[in-house]
Amino acid sequence: MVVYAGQGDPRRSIELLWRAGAVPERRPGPRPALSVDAIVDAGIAVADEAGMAALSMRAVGERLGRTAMALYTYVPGKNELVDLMYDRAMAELPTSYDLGDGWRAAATAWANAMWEFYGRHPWVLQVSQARPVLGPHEFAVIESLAAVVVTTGLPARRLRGIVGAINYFVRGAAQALAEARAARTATGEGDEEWWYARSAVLLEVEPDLARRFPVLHLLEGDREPVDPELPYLENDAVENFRGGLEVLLDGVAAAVARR
Amino acid sequence: MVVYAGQGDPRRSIELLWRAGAVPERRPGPRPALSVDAIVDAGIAVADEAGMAALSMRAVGERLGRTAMALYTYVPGKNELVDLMYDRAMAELPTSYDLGDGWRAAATAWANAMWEFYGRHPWVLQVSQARPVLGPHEFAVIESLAAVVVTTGLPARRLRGIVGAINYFVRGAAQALAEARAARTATGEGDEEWWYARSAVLLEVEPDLARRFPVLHLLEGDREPVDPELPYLENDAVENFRGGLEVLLDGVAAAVARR
DNA sequence: GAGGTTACTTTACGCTGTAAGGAGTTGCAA
DNA sequence: TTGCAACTCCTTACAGCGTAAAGTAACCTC
Repeated sequence: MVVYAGQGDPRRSIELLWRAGAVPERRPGPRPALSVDAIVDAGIAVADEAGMAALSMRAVGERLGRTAMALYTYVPGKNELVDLMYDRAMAELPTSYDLGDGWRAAATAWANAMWEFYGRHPWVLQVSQARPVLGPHEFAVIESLAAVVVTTGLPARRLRGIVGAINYFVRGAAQALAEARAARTATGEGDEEWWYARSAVLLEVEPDLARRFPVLHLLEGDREPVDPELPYLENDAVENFRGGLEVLLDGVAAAVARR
Repeated sequence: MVVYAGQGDPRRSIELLWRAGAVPERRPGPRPALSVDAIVDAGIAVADEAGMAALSMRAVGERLGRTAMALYTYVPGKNELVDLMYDRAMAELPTSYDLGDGWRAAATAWANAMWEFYGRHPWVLQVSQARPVLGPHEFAVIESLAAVVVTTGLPARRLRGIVGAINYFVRGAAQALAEARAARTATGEGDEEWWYARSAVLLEVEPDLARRFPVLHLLEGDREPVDPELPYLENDAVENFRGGLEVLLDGVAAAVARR
């Protein structure tokens, strides 16, 4: 299940996203016991602990000792809540990176920070990216990357492509890691058993796998664990992340050298 | 909403994925009027026409003149149906690319084919990628890319990163396009009005936007429409796709040159 | 023809997001 | 001080979801 965000009334959504923590002026009626912030925090807590599939208005309400409907006083609906959770989670990311060792080191630091962030909040990867970037922290995250790559001196057109490529790549690679971890915890089996079970069935159903997909078979070879502590699939994900990032940044370096 | 696939009984799922179109042996009981293939086709039709959110077992059943429960005779559940739809849709992609003009041209052709594919079936982008690759056509798609980049002669470790990076990037860029199109059709407004409405609210709520995010503001400049026929946001997505792909392939070229 | 197997239907359950309306609390104006 | 409007939060309700369970009718094999 992917949660499609950014659908509601845009004015209301944007105001909520950018006015977070604004002073609530005293108004008639009972004193509000909750707040948008508290609800967003509870939502993040639910998603962190039980995953995006477990995030329901009832679950969030229950965590706050309220009913689901109580949330609607603060938040227009679930889509908007997810938007707010998404943006708020990104608040924990750095807003700038040290450029002392050059753009490449800084870009790598950005990618690593994102990688670890997605590892802490894998539910973020289930918020559909097919939507506009709108929250302040989301802006800040992209700005922090843009501020790094702009020091290459490349023209704006190139830079937009580069920012997009790095962003998409890190997100995609992080999804592979999330899957590897989900496989481990969901099935209860150890990581390797799970993998072998899958591939065993695959080989049973299609014994000619290696012949049908020779290049993929070839690429399976030559593996060395990046970190022997990590289970097999996760090691894979880390290796692909690091390797892919190197290639990507090589491309940026090539563009810089050509300038 | 993102549909999380690949959760059910792995044996059953894999058999369905790889045994598609197998001869159904005659057995007691009424002659089956449906088939897995027919159900998957109906599912794809529903998703193509009305989007992933409209894909329900009842909707698919109705399209076939059956109830929702009739589908469960053929398919274990909705997750598995989505898996099958995902893999079947990919059957329409080429399984190999002409290497006559070198790996770079072929890799670009692969990316373009994927780009157009995602444009035809945007619901595919809502199938969570955080899951194992398992279907034959999904395999074939990755194999076709791997077969291209393997001709660079780079070692397997590098190649895995490259295949991942290209794949993630194209998918991410395609999501931006899907969002741009969804914005246009969902709101009913023309594309530009929609965009201006959003950014107007944004500027109203945060007038200092340009000062808070100076680099992003800077990057907004220097735009030339790739195709003046296309609406603003979609032009943007195309430009970022092409530009990002160039950078990525530059990185591959750099690795090749260094070899 | 009997019996077992299968395709498909109906019904039902628990879950979801959220609309509608009501109860009770509070600030402000008369 | 009283009334009213605004407000928070609750209960109830509804339509939709995936799918479990049980029933009916069609068909093959013996």
